[in-house]
Amino acid sequence: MSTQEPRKPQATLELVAQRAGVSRATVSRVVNGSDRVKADARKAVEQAIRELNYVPNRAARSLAQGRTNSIALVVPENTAKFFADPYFAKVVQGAAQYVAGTEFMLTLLLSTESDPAKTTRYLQGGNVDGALVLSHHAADRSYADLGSLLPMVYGGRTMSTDQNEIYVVDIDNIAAARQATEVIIAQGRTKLAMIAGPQDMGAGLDRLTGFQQAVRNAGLEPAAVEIGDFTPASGHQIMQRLIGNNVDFDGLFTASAQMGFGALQALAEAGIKVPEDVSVTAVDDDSFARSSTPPLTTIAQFPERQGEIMAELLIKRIQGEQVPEWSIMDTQLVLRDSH
Amino acid sequence: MSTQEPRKPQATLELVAQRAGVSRATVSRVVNGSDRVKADARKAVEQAIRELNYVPNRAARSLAQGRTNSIALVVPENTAKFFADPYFAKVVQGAAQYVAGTEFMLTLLLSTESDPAKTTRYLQGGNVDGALVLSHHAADRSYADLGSLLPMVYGGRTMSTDQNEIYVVDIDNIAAARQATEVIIAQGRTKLAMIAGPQDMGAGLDRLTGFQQAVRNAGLEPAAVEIGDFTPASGHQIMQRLIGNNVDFDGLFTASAQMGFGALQALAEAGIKVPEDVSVTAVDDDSFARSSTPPLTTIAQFPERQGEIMAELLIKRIQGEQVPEWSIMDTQLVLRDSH
DNA sequence: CTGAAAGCGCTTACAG
DNA sequence: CTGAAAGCGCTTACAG
Repeated sequence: MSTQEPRKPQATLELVAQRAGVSRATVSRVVNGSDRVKADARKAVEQAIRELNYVPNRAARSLAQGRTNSIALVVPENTAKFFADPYFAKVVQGAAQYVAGTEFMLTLLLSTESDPAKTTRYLQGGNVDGALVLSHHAADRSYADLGSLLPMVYGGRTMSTDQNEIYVVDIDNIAAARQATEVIIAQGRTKLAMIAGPQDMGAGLDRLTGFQQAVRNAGLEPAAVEIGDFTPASGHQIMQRLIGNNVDFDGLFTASAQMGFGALQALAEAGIKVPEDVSVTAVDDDSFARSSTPPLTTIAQFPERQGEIMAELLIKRIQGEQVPEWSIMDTQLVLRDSH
Repeated sequence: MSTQEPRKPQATLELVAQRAGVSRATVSRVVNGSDRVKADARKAVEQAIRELNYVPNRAARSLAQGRTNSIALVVPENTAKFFADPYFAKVVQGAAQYVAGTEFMLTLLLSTESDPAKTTRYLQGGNVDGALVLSHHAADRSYADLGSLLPMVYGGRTMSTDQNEIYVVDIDNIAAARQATEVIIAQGRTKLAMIAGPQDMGAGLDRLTGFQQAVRNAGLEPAAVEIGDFTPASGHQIMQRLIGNNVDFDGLFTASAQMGFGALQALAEAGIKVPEDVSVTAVDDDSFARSSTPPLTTIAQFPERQGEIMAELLIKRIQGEQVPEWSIMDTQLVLRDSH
């Protein structure tokens, strides 16, 4: 046990003003980079700030200015899932990097399922000037009404029926899925199965739609469609089930590389050869795509860039600029060994 | 392009007071759960809050109370490293879980190398009531003086020469390394190499010390000691170098499972059998330890629990409670196939 | 149990 | 270029 040392009081504007022999208004002007301050007053203030190690109190500043200079990145997933999915890491990285070059701070909010209302209150309580929302599930109504109170930008199309304008940065998931499926069809395969993503998310729905379009365009019917949750475990399990049920297929499209990774493992365990027996493609060009056996042919999206754009759009909106509601990013077909 | 819709103004205490027909003081009391409010006044206020969807402004509250009800978790690593290391994920998870059960919010701060001063200013600017600091490098002096301004709790011993009281949650790294090394020695191995961690961190230094102690206690001398950075890549590279230099060893202790994972790959590539030719152990019982070939015998620390304890101690300190400066957590030897 | 009033530490027209 | 003063939205003794 130790004794509680007294907390050193933080220097205030007032103290700086006294030491510099000017008014608080002048100190405030120096701190905020106004040019309407004479050189010697500025010098005195700057020295006083240094001597007192003064840092402006954010709460006071926020209250006076009506802005906080910080934005939130909300991930409505639990912590375990957040860390397991390389997609999140990349988006955070991109956003963090962009924000680092601005006057804003990025606050990462993992809204645990335990109390989503806490996050909503935080957002509504004037802690941030705007919010980035990732991985939005339709059932999650938490943010539906926030759009009218706070600028927001979504990563991935929301399924919200919200009346407000919704700003989204996304890829064309339908086209991406169509393209990945066509790679399989081009191999001459005719019995195509899909392991789809959650159907309460735009990305989950749209990738299924794209698969169906490609299959039908080729005059075929899907051999099987199963719904997973984007994780390797779900891909593995679903593939085991398909094999166990003797489903007949020679092509497989998975809505995420993570699920593809799991499915590939299950195929290998069953002695089914890829791509000889089954041609496989997926969406996401992440570490799972690269480290699977064989490496996956995928549609690359660029989540780091997505995070960057999201942050850029949000900050522009906060500053009153007009930005497009929809930003659709390009994707890229990456040919590896699984197709 | 879209038109900028007008932002709906957030309801204020004042508005709630008017609608409920009471003073602002009474509204404040209801919001803060004071019991000195008559039932009917309370009812009226609660209804007004509901109707106006009122959420207290945090900045104003912070300013008035002198506290923010939020704490920061600072990780002085870049985003890529943060996401690559399962240790961080677990600590965050533990801390987030503990904080979720309190009135506090957890803010995750990835202090990019780009501008560490920004983080310091944030911490000093009254944004949070306290800070958790992870993975502290000796060279990083950013937080040295913050301890007198803000309650802080470190994850892992700091090498700071700071005069303030320092609160740390850690394992006994020396004992852990000694124990892991003794497992190898018990196999009758006499030529022990170590891949150590960064020597500017407590965990890096102490695990090397423990290794040396165990080796000397057995009347031996280390066969080789190389310094890595805890990542799989560094373990892989160092092991390639040892093999390339024909270093003669029959035992290997790595300061992290990640480095052990990489070293095991390099050993396999060189056709060296584990544990037949080389007996290997490591610290950290994470996904790398479990998925390496063969699975690693390790000393498990419990980072999730560490995060929990860190958060608990910090919040207690904020609330003025006395807590011990040092919290040393137990570890556990996990026997797998590599020793 | 309740309200009037001061105060938290800033910013920002306004006047000079 | 500079300062006095009002105001941001809360909380909290103080008085009743």
